[in-house]
Amino acid sequence: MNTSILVSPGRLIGAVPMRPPTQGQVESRPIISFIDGQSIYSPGQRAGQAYRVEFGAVRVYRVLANGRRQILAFHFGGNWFGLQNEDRHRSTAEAIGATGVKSVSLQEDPHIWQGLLPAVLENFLSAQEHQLVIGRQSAVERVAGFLLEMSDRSGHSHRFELFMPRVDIADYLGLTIETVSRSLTKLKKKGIIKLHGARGIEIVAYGVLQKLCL
Amino acid sequence: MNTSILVSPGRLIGAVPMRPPTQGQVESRPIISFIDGQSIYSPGQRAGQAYRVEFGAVRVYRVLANGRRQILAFHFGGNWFGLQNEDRHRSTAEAIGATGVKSVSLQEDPHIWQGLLPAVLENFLSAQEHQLVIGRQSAVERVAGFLLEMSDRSGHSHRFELFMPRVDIADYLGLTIETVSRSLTKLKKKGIIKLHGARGIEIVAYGVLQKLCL
DNA sequence: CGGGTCTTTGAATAGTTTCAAGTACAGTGG
DNA sequence: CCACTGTACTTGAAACTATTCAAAGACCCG
Repeated sequence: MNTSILVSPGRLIGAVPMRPPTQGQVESRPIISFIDGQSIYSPGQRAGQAYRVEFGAVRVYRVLANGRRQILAFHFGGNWFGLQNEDRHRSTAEAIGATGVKSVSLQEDPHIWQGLLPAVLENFLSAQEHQLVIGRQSAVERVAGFLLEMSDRSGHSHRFELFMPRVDIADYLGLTIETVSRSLTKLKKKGIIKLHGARGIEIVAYGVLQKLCL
Repeated sequence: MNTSILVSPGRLIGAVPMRPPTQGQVESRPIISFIDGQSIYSPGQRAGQAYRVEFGAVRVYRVLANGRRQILAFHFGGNWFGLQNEDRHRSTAEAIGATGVKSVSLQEDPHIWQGLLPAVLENFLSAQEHQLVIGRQSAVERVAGFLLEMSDRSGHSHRFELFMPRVDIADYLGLTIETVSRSLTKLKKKGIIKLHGARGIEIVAYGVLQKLCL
């Protein structure tokens, strides 16, 4: 039995004990299905559920008063999201493509939090890494890093399909769709990547891409 | 007895149970003192301690290969930091001015994590809020928001002293010191704030400042 | 094969950074 | 008490990067 399903493959668990099995309480749950763009939760809605992606993908974002959107995170199979300490959501979670999630109630069984701690810490770490990206990297560096991230999360494949449209990438990286497109074109012209249609990405020079995003 | 010391004043605790008192285990600890600029932990160092600021302030940051720095968070009295799931630190934590912290070991007593969960969730929420700031706000908006944040954390005072130099503000907001300076000048010329020396800030038009950062 | 959406490309603009001085401030020693 | 010195901060001008606005091109689905 694999008790480390709570964390992404390849990530070490250091100080955090993995004792209490959230496992059983989650696996027995039904999968809730969502269609592309359907919202899983919205701002103002009561929180109190934690969600795990079973298939498909999820974007979590917030929108400023003037309409500018920032995608805080993408979540894929196995990732937990929706974990928070306030009683109402501030962000929106939406399905990207056909998506299935399982959820557990946090109120019913407060014990569940223990098993979710590694997931919270992982979300936290991702948020910090992303601060570095959007705070201190250029457009090409951000896009390069994004492709590597997507490659990793597609099982370290050199050839993969992006789940999301350009506008999602832009709002995740703090750029515009035009800048994302231009950055991809630059990487393509340098022979570092190849584009197969709008969503298909092939990483030709993995090492160069890694050097690019520092 | 106040069991909500783990969270900043004014923040609601929703779904998270506050049961296990990390409290007693922390209060009995000695205060460790640091001088200005002294590092509390550095990248590569073994993690396994959680820290709480007793007095002074702490900056947590990461540096990219090319030397660009991003301050991930500032921590003031009562704030917890250093919480993570990996066994080695990736970031640096440094004292800003004379600073005292208490620390608890996470390995010795894994139970401690339960009491720290609200702190982790709060750090996570702050990181998300900050993504929005550096991803989607202009320079003046960022600085305006920063001043409000510092005002809040100084007990909602309209007149307060900044703990940190411009370079820290810049690296926190993903800007340069010149842009921070120019933004402050703009706010000053509009009569929204007054500057008293380099560190003293007086918010004249609180409402206007709030509208500015959306 | 057609229609609508998503993506790319181009040109002009706006905002931030970079480089370079100049100014204010705190601490030190005369 | 005041000049001196180093650091921190502000200001200006030029360069650069990303955005905005506009249009053309590619792709997907029925």
